[in-house]
Amino acid sequence: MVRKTKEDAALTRQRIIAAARAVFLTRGVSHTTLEHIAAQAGVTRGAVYWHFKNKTEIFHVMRDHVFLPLIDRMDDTLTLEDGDDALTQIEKSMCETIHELNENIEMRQIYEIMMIKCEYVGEFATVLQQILDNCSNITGKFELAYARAKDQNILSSTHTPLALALDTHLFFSGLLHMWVKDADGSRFRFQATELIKLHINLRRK
Amino acid sequence: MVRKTKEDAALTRQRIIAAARAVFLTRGVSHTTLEHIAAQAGVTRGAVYWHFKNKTEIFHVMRDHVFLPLIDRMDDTLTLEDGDDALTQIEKSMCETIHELNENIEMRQIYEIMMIKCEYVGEFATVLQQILDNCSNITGKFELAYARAKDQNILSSTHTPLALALDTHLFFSGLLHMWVKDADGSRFRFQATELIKLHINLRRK
DNA sequence: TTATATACAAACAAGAATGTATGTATATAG
DNA sequence: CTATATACATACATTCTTGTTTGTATATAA
Repeated sequence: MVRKTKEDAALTRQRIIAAARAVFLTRGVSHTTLEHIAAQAGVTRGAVYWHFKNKTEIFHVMRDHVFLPLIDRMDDTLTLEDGDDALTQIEKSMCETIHELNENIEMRQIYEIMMIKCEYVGEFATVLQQILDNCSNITGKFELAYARAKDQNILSSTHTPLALALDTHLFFSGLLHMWVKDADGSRFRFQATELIKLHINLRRK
Repeated sequence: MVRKTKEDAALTRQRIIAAARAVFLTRGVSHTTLEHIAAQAGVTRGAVYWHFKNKTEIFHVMRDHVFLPLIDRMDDTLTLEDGDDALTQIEKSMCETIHELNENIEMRQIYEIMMIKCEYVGEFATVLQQILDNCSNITGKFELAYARAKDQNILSSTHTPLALALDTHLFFSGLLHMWVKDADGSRFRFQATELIKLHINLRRK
């Protein structure tokens, strides 16, 4: 039996991506073979090569599928006009990401793959640039939010919004890295939200 | 000509390690072949296999050679009894690490390899545990320093030393990651020291 | 209904990479 | 001075991995 229907094919494609995620996680991207992925997906390499050019393409599709929406959501939380004050918005944007990592296995695994199961070399060097660009974007949003906080007169410190934004961004980067590395959850995961609130409280008047 | 003197052999060994570092940096650990390393060192795989069991061993030796001393030095700065107040000690310990990264090419490259050119899978999973342990250690030292700062009455916030220590550690982790990723230096490297001072000033009364 | 493009499986060819085994010239110990 | 261990280079066998090619049953378009 071959030549499935279009829906079947789309499903196969999805299963290959999911299989890749599982194998990347346990073996690392570099040591993952297309044969590994195919076997995990219950197909042969023929199917994999039909749907994707190579391993790199699978990686990028897998990443974009989950990552791009996340960035958008963080943006939204930071810029949306609801009742919260600016500091609360910053706090929420970070807490939401952590919450997402806790609830969404797919996202958690992709984060883990990207942080400690992938080597940013050759074709993957561009991904690094994307990460840096995204960081600049987030920092920019933080800065705007801190500027609003300053206007709202809820800041305890006299530092510039940019300075505060950079510090917050570095804190959050560190938190995400540690969150991922702390697989058993005993060090950071269980108190991630509290650490965020603490970080924000440090700046609240 | 074979069978060099003992000094020659030790030199060969060192050159293999240096070669591995260079190749790891450009190709990533996984995609690095012992042939690559040997060629870069100007020897054959025979020499490599004589000095080391395999690629993993080279990696560990390379890492320990530079990494363990760094950890000790950071410890020292944080616990040493000189004239500085506790907050200045924390600041200095971080600035010194950054300074070391700026000046010491070897260390900078190894940091880069460990952060974005290595997959923590299989045999390398233990390294991840070591990193976590080291983080706990650093956080502990920060906590003690913040406790001293509290005694010295130079803290602006009323948070616990542990909370402050965790926040600082996450900040520093994020900074190191960004420092490494920011290869052209336009985003973080040029202002790393200022970011550290800013972070500390946030807590100084 | 038939022709064709689709969605794979299976087979093939070629190159890497690893580990080991063997060879060998020479420091060095005795 | 000689025997041996050392410090490699070279050769070999084996296993992976990749990319491509070929085969084929069947949706689907016409």
